[in-house]
Amino acid sequence: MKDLNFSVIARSSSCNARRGRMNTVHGPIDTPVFMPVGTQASVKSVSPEELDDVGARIILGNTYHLFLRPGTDRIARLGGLHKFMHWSGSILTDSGGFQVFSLARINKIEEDGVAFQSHIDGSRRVLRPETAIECQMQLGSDIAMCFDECTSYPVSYEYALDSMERTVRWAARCREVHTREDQALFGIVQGSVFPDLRRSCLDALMKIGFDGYALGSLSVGEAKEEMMSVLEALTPELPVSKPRYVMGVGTPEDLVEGVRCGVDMFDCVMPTRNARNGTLFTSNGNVQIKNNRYQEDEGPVEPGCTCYTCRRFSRAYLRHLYMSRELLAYRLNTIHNLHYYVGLMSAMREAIEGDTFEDWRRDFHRKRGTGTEPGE
RNA sequence: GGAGAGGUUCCCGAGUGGCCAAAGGGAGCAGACUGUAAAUCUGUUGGCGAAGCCUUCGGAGGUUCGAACCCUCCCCUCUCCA
Repeated sequence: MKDLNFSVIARSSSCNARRGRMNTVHGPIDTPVFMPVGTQASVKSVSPEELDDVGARIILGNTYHLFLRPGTDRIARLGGLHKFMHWSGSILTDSGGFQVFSLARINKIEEDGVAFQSHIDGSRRVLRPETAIECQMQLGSDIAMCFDECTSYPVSYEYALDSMERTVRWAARCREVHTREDQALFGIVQGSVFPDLRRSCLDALMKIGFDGYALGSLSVGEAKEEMMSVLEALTPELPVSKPRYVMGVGTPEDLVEGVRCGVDMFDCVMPTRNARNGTLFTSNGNVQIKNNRYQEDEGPVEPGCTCYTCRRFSRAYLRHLYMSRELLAYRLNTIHNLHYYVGLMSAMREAIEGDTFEDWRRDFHRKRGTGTEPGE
Protein backbone atom coordinates (compact mmCIF):
# COMPACT_ATOMS: atom_id res chain seq x y z
CA MET A 1 0.00 0.00 0.00
CA LYS A 2 1.09 3.52 -0.65
CA ASP A 3 0.78 6.09 2.08
CA LEU A 4 -0.60 9.24 0.46
CA ASN A 5 1.12 11.48 3.01
CA PHE A 6 -2.14 13.25 3.52
CA SER A 7 -1.80 16.46 5.44
CA VAL A 8 -4.30 19.05 6.56
CA ILE A 9 -3.15 22.51 5.56
CA ALA A 10 -6.00 24.58 6.96
CA ARG A 11 -9.18 24.22 8.93
CA SER A 12 -12.30 26.27 9.25
CA SER A 13 -12.64 27.77 12.72
CA SER A 14 -16.42 27.50 12.62
CA CYS A 15 -17.05 24.03 11.19
CA ASN A 16 -15.28 20.79 10.33
CA ALA A 17 -14.25 21.85 6.85
CA ARG A 18 -10.59 21.21 6.16
CA ARG A 19 -8.23 21.83 3.32
CA GLY A 20 -5.55 19.28 2.68
CA ARG A 21 -3.15 17.74 0.25
CA MET A 22 -2.12 14.20 -0.62
CA ASN A 23 0.53 12.80 -2.90
CA THR A 24 -0.22 10.15 -5.44
CA VAL A 25 2.29 8.69 -7.87
CA HIS A 26 0.71 10.86 -10.53
CA GLY A 27 0.94 14.09 -8.64
CA PRO A 28 -0.36 15.97 -5.65
CA ILE A 29 -4.08 16.34 -5.02
CA ASP A 30 -5.44 19.37 -3.23
CA THR A 31 -8.50 18.63 -1.15
CA PRO A 32 -11.40 18.93 -0.91
CA VAL A 33 -11.48 17.51 -4.41
CA PHE A 34 -14.09 16.40 -6.89
CA MET A 35 -13.28 13.42 -9.09
CA PRO A 36 -15.10 13.14 -12.43
CA VAL A 37 -16.31 9.65 -13.21
CA GLY A 38 -14.69 7.85 -16.12
CA THR A 39 -16.21 4.41 -15.76
CA GLN A 40 -14.93 2.75 -18.92
CA ALA A 41 -11.53 4.42 -19.18
CA SER A 42 -13.18 7.56 -20.45
CA VAL A 43 -15.00 10.48 -18.91
CA LYS A 44 -17.90 10.39 -21.31
CA SER A 45 -17.63 12.82 -24.21
CA VAL A 46 -14.45 14.65 -23.19
CA SER A 47 -10.78 14.11 -23.95
CA PRO A 48 -8.02 13.89 -21.34
CA GLU A 49 -6.81 17.31 -22.50
CA GLU A 50 -10.25 18.78 -21.91
CA LEU A 51 -10.34 17.14 -18.48
CA ASP A 52 -7.04 18.75 -17.70
CA ASP A 53 -8.31 22.09 -18.98
CA VAL A 54 -11.31 22.08 -16.66
CA GLY A 55 -8.90 21.51 -13.80
CA ALA A 56 -9.55 17.86 -13.03
CA ARG A 57 -6.56 16.21 -11.37
CA ILE A 58 -8.02 12.86 -10.42
CA ILE A 59 -10.73 10.80 -12.06
CA LEU A 60 -12.49 7.52 -11.43
CA GLY A 61 -12.26 4.26 -13.30
CA ASN A 62 -14.37 1.18 -12.72
CA THR A 63 -13.12 -2.32 -12.04
CA TYR A 64 -16.28 -4.17 -12.99
CA HIS A 65 -16.65 -2.48 -16.36
CA LEU A 66 -12.99 -2.73 -17.31
CA PHE A 67 -12.82 -6.31 -16.06
CA LEU A 68 -15.58 -7.26 -18.50
CA ARG A 69 -14.29 -5.11 -21.34
CA PRO A 70 -11.56 -4.95 -22.49
CA GLY A 71 -10.24 -6.98 -19.52
CA THR A 72 -7.92 -5.67 -16.85
CA ASP A 73 -5.24 -8.15 -17.87
CA ARG A 74 -5.25 -6.67 -21.33
CA ILE A 75 -4.96 -3.15 -19.93
CA ALA A 76 -2.02 -4.36 -17.84
CA ARG A 77 -0.31 -5.73 -20.97
CA LEU A 78 -0.95 -2.38 -22.66
CA GLY A 79 0.89 -0.58 -19.91
CA GLY A 80 -1.81 0.14 -17.35
CA LEU A 81 -4.85 2.37 -17.26
CA HIS A 82 -3.04 5.71 -17.30
CA LYS A 83 -1.14 4.89 -20.45
CA PHE A 84 -4.08 3.11 -22.03
CA MET A 85 -6.36 6.14 -21.77
CA HIS A 86 -3.58 8.72 -22.03
CA TRP A 87 -4.35 10.35 -18.71
CA SER A 88 -1.36 11.55 -16.77
CA GLY A 89 -3.33 12.74 -13.75
CA SER A 90 -4.36 10.50 -10.88
CA ILE A 91 -6.93 7.75 -11.00
CA LEU A 92 -9.04 6.17 -8.31
CA THR A 93 -10.68 2.91 -9.25
CA ASP A 94 -13.95 1.76 -7.81
CA SER A 95 -13.95 -1.90 -6.95
CA GLY A 96 -17.19 -2.96 -8.57
CA GLY A 97 -19.03 -2.76 -5.28
CA PHE A 98 -21.43 -0.23 -6.73
CA GLN A 99 -22.37 -2.68 -9.48
CA VAL A 100 -23.42 -5.12 -6.77
CA PHE A 101 -26.05 -2.48 -6.10
CA SER A 102 -26.80 -1.09 -9.56
CA LEU A 103 -26.90 -4.48 -11.28
CA ALA A 104 -28.60 -6.21 -8.36
CA ARG A 105 -31.12 -7.87 -10.69
CA ILE A 106 -28.40 -9.87 -12.39
CA ASN A 107 -26.13 -10.86 -9.54
CA LYS A 108 -25.97 -13.02 -6.50
CA ILE A 109 -24.09 -12.14 -3.33
CA GLU A 110 -22.30 -14.87 -1.41
CA GLU A 111 -19.63 -14.93 1.25
CA ASP A 112 -16.92 -15.70 -1.23
CA GLY A 113 -17.89 -12.96 -3.67
CA VAL A 114 -20.54 -11.83 -6.10
CA ALA A 115 -21.67 -13.88 -9.09
CA PHE A 116 -22.55 -11.49 -11.86
CA GLN A 117 -24.25 -12.15 -15.10
CA SER A 118 -22.42 -9.86 -17.49
CA HIS A 119 -24.67 -7.05 -18.63
CA ILE A 120 -22.82 -7.17 -21.94
CA ASP A 121 -23.23 -10.76 -23.07
CA GLY A 122 -24.94 -12.53 -20.18
CA SER A 123 -21.91 -14.69 -19.38
CA ARG A 124 -21.42 -15.67 -15.77
CA ARG A 125 -18.59 -13.93 -13.94
CA VAL A 126 -17.50 -13.89 -10.35
CA LEU A 127 -16.00 -10.92 -8.61
CA ARG A 128 -14.36 -11.82 -5.34
CA PRO A 129 -12.54 -9.36 -3.11
CA GLU A 130 -9.28 -10.91 -4.29
CA THR A 131 -10.30 -10.55 -7.93
CA ALA A 132 -11.31 -6.92 -7.49
CA ILE A 133 -7.93 -6.09 -5.95
CA GLU A 134 -6.01 -8.09 -8.52
CA CYS A 135 -7.86 -6.20 -11.27
CA GLN A 136 -7.11 -2.85 -9.69
CA MET A 137 -3.46 -3.74 -9.32
CA GLN A 138 -3.46 -4.62 -13.02
CA LEU A 139 -5.07 -1.28 -13.82
CA GLY A 140 -2.43 0.48 -11.78
CA SER A 141 -4.71 3.16 -10.38
CA ASP A 142 -3.31 5.51 -7.76
CA ILE A 143 -6.03 4.63 -5.31
CA ALA A 144 -7.82 1.29 -5.16
CA MET A 145 -11.04 0.66 -3.31
CA CYS A 146 -11.95 -2.38 -1.27
CA PHE A 147 -14.62 -4.61 -2.74
CA ASP A 148 -17.80 -3.86 -0.82
CA GLU A 149 -21.52 -4.20 -1.02
CA CYS A 150 -23.28 -0.93 -1.66
CA THR A 151 -26.59 -1.59 0.05
CA SER A 152 -29.83 -0.28 -1.31
CA TYR A 153 -32.30 1.86 0.55
CA PRO A 154 -34.38 1.17 2.46
CA VAL A 155 -32.79 -1.90 4.00
CA SER A 156 -33.61 -3.73 7.21
CA TYR A 157 -31.30 -3.43 10.18
CA GLU A 158 -30.66 -7.16 10.00
CA TYR A 159 -29.64 -7.08 6.38
CA ALA A 160 -27.54 -3.95 6.85
CA LEU A 161 -25.73 -5.62 9.74
CA ASP A 162 -25.16 -8.80 7.79
CA SER A 163 -23.97 -6.95 4.73
CA MET A 164 -21.74 -4.60 6.69
CA GLU A 165 -20.03 -7.48 8.48
CA ARG A 166 -19.45 -9.24 5.17
CA THR A 167 -18.03 -6.03 3.72
CA VAL A 168 -15.61 -5.89 6.66
CA ARG A 169 -14.53 -9.49 6.08
CA TRP A 170 -14.06 -8.67 2.41
CA ALA A 171 -12.03 -5.60 3.36
CA ALA A 172 -9.66 -7.77 5.38
CA ARG A 173 -9.25 -10.09 2.40
CA CYS A 174 -8.63 -7.10 0.12
CA ARG A 175 -6.00 -5.75 2.48
CA GLU A 176 -4.39 -9.16 2.63
CA VAL A 177 -3.88 -9.58 -1.11
CA HIS A 178 -3.07 -5.98 -1.94
CA THR A 179 0.64 -5.77 -2.62
CA ARG A 180 1.27 -2.81 -4.92
CA GLU A 181 3.56 -0.35 -3.21
CA ASP A 182 2.62 2.51 -5.50
CA GLN A 183 -1.12 2.18 -4.97
CA ALA A 184 -3.14 3.33 -2.00
CA LEU A 185 -6.03 1.24 -0.70
CA PHE A 186 -9.16 2.69 0.85
CA GLY A 187 -11.69 0.95 3.06
CA ILE A 188 -15.41 1.59 2.67
CA VAL A 189 -17.69 2.19 5.63
CA GLN A 190 -21.11 0.61 5.25
CA GLY A 191 -24.06 0.26 7.61
CA SER A 192 -26.78 2.15 5.76
CA VAL A 193 -28.52 4.77 7.90
CA PHE A 194 -27.83 3.01 11.19
CA PRO A 195 -25.29 4.99 13.25
CA ASP A 196 -24.16 2.05 15.38
CA LEU A 197 -23.53 -0.10 12.31
CA ARG A 198 -21.61 2.68 10.62
CA ARG A 199 -19.52 3.18 13.73
CA SER A 200 -18.70 -0.46 14.28
CA CYS A 201 -17.86 -0.84 10.61
CA LEU A 202 -15.47 2.07 10.83
CA ASP A 203 -13.87 0.63 13.97
CA ALA A 204 -13.33 -2.69 12.27
CA LEU A 205 -11.84 -1.07 9.18
CA MET A 206 -9.51 1.08 11.25
CA LYS A 207 -8.24 -2.04 12.98
CA ILE A 208 -7.33 -3.44 9.59
CA GLY A 209 -5.81 -0.11 8.61
CA PHE A 210 -6.22 1.70 5.28
CA ASP A 211 -4.77 4.69 3.47
CA GLY A 212 -8.11 6.42 3.44
CA TYR A 213 -11.71 5.84 4.46
CA ALA A 214 -14.78 6.13 2.32
CA LEU A 215 -18.46 6.32 3.14
CA GLY A 216 -20.55 4.19 0.83
CA SER A 217 -24.26 3.66 0.21
CA LEU A 218 -25.15 7.33 0.42
CA SER A 219 -27.50 9.07 -1.99
CA VAL A 220 -29.11 5.78 -2.81
CA GLY A 221 -32.64 6.96 -2.11
CA GLU A 222 -32.54 8.04 1.51
CA ALA A 223 -33.78 11.50 2.50
CA LYS A 224 -31.28 14.33 2.43
CA GLU A 225 -31.54 14.65 6.20
CA GLU A 226 -30.69 10.99 6.64
CA MET A 227 -27.59 11.34 4.53
CA MET A 228 -26.58 14.45 6.45
CA SER A 229 -27.10 12.76 9.78
CA VAL A 230 -24.84 9.90 8.71
CA LEU A 231 -22.23 12.42 7.58
CA GLU A 232 -22.49 14.47 10.71
CA ALA A 233 -22.36 11.45 12.98
CA LEU A 234 -19.51 9.74 11.25
CA THR A 235 -17.06 12.33 9.99
CA PRO A 236 -15.88 13.26 13.50
CA GLU A 237 -15.02 9.58 14.04
CA LEU A 238 -12.92 9.23 10.91
CA PRO A 239 -9.14 9.36 11.35
CA VAL A 240 -7.99 12.96 11.10
CA SER A 241 -4.81 12.02 9.31
CA LYS A 242 -6.38 10.09 6.44
CA PRO A 243 -8.42 11.28 3.46
CA ARG A 244 -12.17 10.96 3.82
CA TYR A 245 -14.13 10.10 0.75
CA VAL A 246 -17.89 10.16 0.28
CA MET A 247 -18.65 7.92 -2.65
CA GLY A 248 -21.10 8.83 -5.37
CA VAL A 249 -22.08 12.22 -3.99
CA GLY A 250 -23.44 14.47 -5.31
CA THR A 251 -25.24 17.70 -6.08
CA PRO A 252 -23.34 20.98 -5.64
CA GLU A 253 -25.22 21.42 -2.36
CA ASP A 254 -24.17 17.94 -1.24
CA LEU A 255 -20.53 18.76 -1.93
CA VAL A 256 -20.68 21.94 0.10
CA GLU A 257 -22.37 20.25 3.03
CA GLY A 258 -19.97 17.36 2.79
CA VAL A 259 -17.02 19.69 2.94
CA ARG A 260 -18.58 21.43 5.92
CA CYS A 261 -18.59 18.06 7.66
CA GLY A 262 -14.93 17.53 6.86
CA VAL A 263 -15.06 15.36 3.74
CA ASP A 264 -12.04 15.54 1.46
CA MET A 265 -13.03 13.63 -1.67
CA PHE A 266 -16.16 13.22 -3.79
CA ASP A 267 -17.11 11.61 -7.04
CA CYS A 268 -20.38 11.64 -8.87
CA VAL A 269 -21.76 11.05 -12.36
CA MET A 270 -24.07 14.00 -11.93
CA PRO A 271 -22.08 16.70 -13.74
CA THR A 272 -21.32 14.42 -16.69
CA ARG A 273 -24.62 12.57 -16.96
CA ASN A 274 -26.77 15.63 -16.40
CA ALA A 275 -24.73 17.50 -18.99
CA ARG A 276 -25.68 14.85 -21.52
CA ASN A 277 -29.28 15.09 -20.36
CA GLY A 278 -29.45 18.85 -20.70
CA THR A 279 -28.97 20.15 -17.16
CA LEU A 280 -26.19 22.68 -16.70
CA PHE A 281 -25.00 23.69 -13.26
CA THR A 282 -24.28 27.29 -12.41
CA SER A 283 -23.70 29.20 -9.22
CA ASN A 284 -27.08 30.84 -9.80
CA GLY A 285 -28.99 27.59 -10.08
CA ASN A 286 -29.43 24.94 -12.73
CA VAL A 287 -30.14 25.68 -16.37
CA GLN A 288 -32.30 23.25 -18.34
CA ILE A 289 -30.78 24.15 -21.66
CA LYS A 290 -33.65 22.58 -23.61
CA ASN A 291 -36.20 24.98 -22.15
CA ASN A 292 -37.70 27.16 -24.85
CA ARG A 293 -36.89 30.31 -22.92
CA TYR A 294 -33.30 29.97 -24.17
CA GLN A 295 -34.25 29.85 -27.85
CA GLU A 296 -32.85 33.28 -28.56
CA ASP A 297 -30.77 33.81 -25.43
CA GLU A 298 -27.43 35.13 -26.59
CA GLY A 299 -25.80 35.04 -23.17
CA PRO A 300 -23.43 32.30 -21.96
CA VAL A 301 -24.65 29.48 -19.74
CA GLU A 302 -23.19 31.29 -16.76
CA PRO A 303 -22.17 34.93 -16.99
CA GLY A 304 -18.56 35.30 -15.94
CA CYS A 305 -17.76 31.59 -16.32
CA THR A 306 -14.32 31.07 -17.83
CA CYS A 307 -14.86 27.60 -19.22
CA TYR A 308 -14.27 26.80 -22.87
CA THR A 309 -18.00 26.57 -23.52
CA CYS A 310 -19.06 29.80 -21.81
CA ARG A 311 -16.26 31.81 -23.39
CA ARG A 312 -17.52 30.94 -26.87
CA PHE A 313 -21.12 29.80 -27.10
CA SER A 314 -24.55 31.20 -26.35
CA ARG A 315 -27.39 29.47 -24.59
CA ALA A 316 -29.31 29.73 -27.85
CA TYR A 317 -26.59 27.78 -29.66
CA LEU A 318 -26.24 25.18 -26.92
CA ARG A 319 -30.00 24.73 -26.90
CA HIS A 320 -29.97 24.25 -30.63
CA LEU A 321 -27.17 21.68 -30.42
CA TYR A 322 -29.00 19.80 -27.69
CA MET A 323 -32.36 19.82 -29.48
CA SER A 324 -30.66 18.66 -32.67
CA ARG A 325 -28.85 15.92 -30.79
CA GLU A 326 -25.57 17.17 -32.14
CA LEU A 327 -22.65 15.36 -30.52
CA LEU A 328 -20.96 18.65 -29.73
CA ALA A 329 -23.76 19.38 -27.25
CA TYR A 330 -22.67 16.56 -24.95
CA ARG A 331 -19.07 17.65 -25.02
CA LEU A 332 -19.66 21.36 -24.49
CA ASN A 333 -22.20 20.72 -21.74
CA THR A 334 -19.87 18.28 -19.99
CA ILE A 335 -16.98 20.71 -20.16
CA HIS A 336 -19.08 23.39 -18.52
CA ASN A 337 -20.44 21.16 -15.77
CA LEU A 338 -17.04 19.71 -14.91
CA HIS A 339 -15.54 23.19 -14.90
CA TYR A 340 -18.28 24.25 -12.52
CA TYR A 341 -17.77 21.28 -10.17
CA VAL A 342 -14.01 21.54 -10.15
CA GLY A 343 -14.24 25.31 -9.69
CA LEU A 344 -16.66 24.85 -6.83
CA MET A 345 -14.10 22.73 -5.00
CA SER A 346 -11.38 25.21 -5.69
CA ALA A 347 -13.52 28.02 -4.31
CA MET A 348 -14.13 25.99 -1.17
CA ARG A 349 -10.44 25.30 -0.69
CA GLU A 350 -9.76 28.99 -0.95
CA ALA A 351 -12.53 29.85 1.50
CA ILE A 352 -11.20 27.35 4.02
CA GLU A 353 -7.69 28.73 3.68
CA GLY A 354 -8.97 32.23 4.26
CA ASP A 355 -11.22 30.94 7.02
CA THR A 356 -14.26 32.42 5.34
CA PHE A 357 -15.95 29.13 4.60
CA GLU A 358 -19.13 29.75 6.57
CA ASP A 359 -19.74 33.10 4.87
CA TRP A 360 -18.87 31.60 1.55
CA ARG A 361 -21.28 28.75 2.16
CA ARG A 362 -24.15 31.06 3.07
CA ASP A 363 -23.54 33.00 -0.10
CA PHE A 364 -23.39 29.80 -2.14
CA HIS A 365 -26.77 28.62 -0.89
CA ARG A 366 -28.32 32.04 -1.35
CA LYS A 367 -27.22 32.21 -4.98
CA ARG A 368 -28.12 28.63 -5.80
CA GLY A 369 -31.40 28.88 -3.94
CA THR A 370 -34.64 28.12 -5.71
CA GLY A 371 -36.62 31.11 -6.86
CA THR A 372 -33.60 32.87 -8.30
CA GLU A 373 -33.55 32.99 -12.06
CA PRO A 374 -30.47 31.20 -13.36
CA GLY A 375 -27.86 33.56 -14.66
CA GLU A 376 -29.83 36.69 -14.01
C1' G B 1 -61.24 15.72 -70.79
C1' G B 2 -61.27 10.19 -68.86
C1' A B 3 -59.99 6.51 -64.87
C1' G B 4 -58.49 5.77 -59.98
C1' A B 5 -56.74 7.03 -54.90
C1' G B 6 -57.26 10.27 -51.02
C1' G B 7 -58.35 14.67 -47.54
C1' U B 8 -58.16 12.67 -39.39
C1' U B 9 -56.29 16.30 -33.58
C1' C B 10 -48.83 20.62 -34.68
C1' C B 11 -46.76 16.76 -38.63
C1' C B 12 -46.98 11.66 -40.46
C1' G B 13 -50.50 8.04 -39.84
C1' A B 14 -54.37 4.18 -37.75
C1' G B 15 -59.50 4.11 -37.23
C1' U B 16 -64.77 2.65 -41.62
C1' G B 17 -71.96 3.20 -37.17
C1' G B 18 -71.83 3.30 -30.46
C1' C B 19 -66.26 0.87 -26.10
C1' C B 20 -63.29 7.76 -30.13
C1' A B 21 -61.12 13.67 -27.76
C1' A B 22 -59.72 9.54 -31.56
C1' A B 23 -54.00 3.85 -31.74
C1' G B 24 -48.85 4.42 -33.01
C1' G B 25 -44.76 7.34 -34.42
C1' G B 26 -42.60 12.18 -35.01
C1' A B 27 -42.13 17.02 -33.32
C1' G B 28 -43.10 20.17 -29.15
C1' C B 29 -43.50 21.32 -23.78
C1' A B 30 -42.01 20.10 -18.84
C1' G B 31 -39.57 17.06 -15.27
C1' A B 32 -36.12 13.39 -13.31
C1' C B 33 -31.03 11.93 -13.05
C1' U B 34 -26.03 11.27 -6.97
C1' G B 35 -19.13 5.12 -6.33
C1' U B 36 -22.62 5.46 -15.11
C1' A B 37 -26.19 -1.37 -18.30
C1' A B 38 -28.10 6.31 -19.11
C1' A B 39 -26.41 11.02 -25.81
C1' U B 40 -31.24 7.79 -20.77
C1' C B 41 -36.01 7.70 -18.55
C1' U B 42 -40.93 9.77 -17.09
C1' G B 43 -45.06 12.85 -17.78
C1' U B 44 -47.70 15.83 -21.11
C1' U B 45 -49.70 17.93 -25.97
C1' G B 46 -58.53 20.55 -28.31
C1' G B 47 -61.38 23.75 -24.43
C1' C B 48 -63.50 24.16 -19.26
C1' G B 49 -62.07 23.47 -12.22
C1' A B 50 -63.34 17.48 -11.18
C1' A B 51 -67.67 13.61 -11.96
C1' G B 52 -68.89 15.64 -16.47
C1' C B 53 -69.84 19.01 -20.30
C1' C B 54 -68.53 21.70 -24.87
C1' U B 55 -65.99 22.05 -29.80
C1' U B 56 -63.24 18.61 -33.30
C1' C B 57 -61.76 14.08 -38.17
C1' G B 58 -61.90 19.18 -46.03
C1' G B 59 -67.09 22.09 -46.60
C1' A B 60 -72.53 22.00 -46.73
C1' G B 61 -76.70 19.06 -46.32
C1' G B 62 -78.95 14.20 -45.24
C1' U B 63 -79.91 8.98 -43.10
C1' U B 64 -79.85 7.14 -37.89
C1' C B 65 -81.67 6.79 -31.09
C1' G B 66 -76.34 7.61 -32.33
C1' A B 67 -71.65 9.54 -37.74
C1' A B 68 -64.53 10.59 -38.29
C1' C B 69 -66.96 6.11 -40.16
C1' C B 70 -73.17 5.48 -44.39
C1' C B 71 -75.69 8.77 -48.58
C1' U B 72 -75.82 13.49 -51.80
C1' C B 73 -73.54 17.75 -53.66
C1' C B 74 -69.31 20.95 -53.51
C1' C B 75 -63.96 22.23 -52.70
C1' C B 76 -58.95 20.51 -52.75
C1' U B 77 -54.58 17.00 -53.45
C1' C B 78 -52.07 12.95 -55.84
C1' U B 79 -51.34 8.93 -59.67
C1' C B 80 -52.24 7.02 -64.50
C1' C B 81 -54.44 7.70 -69.50
C1' A B 82 -55.51 11.47 -73.23
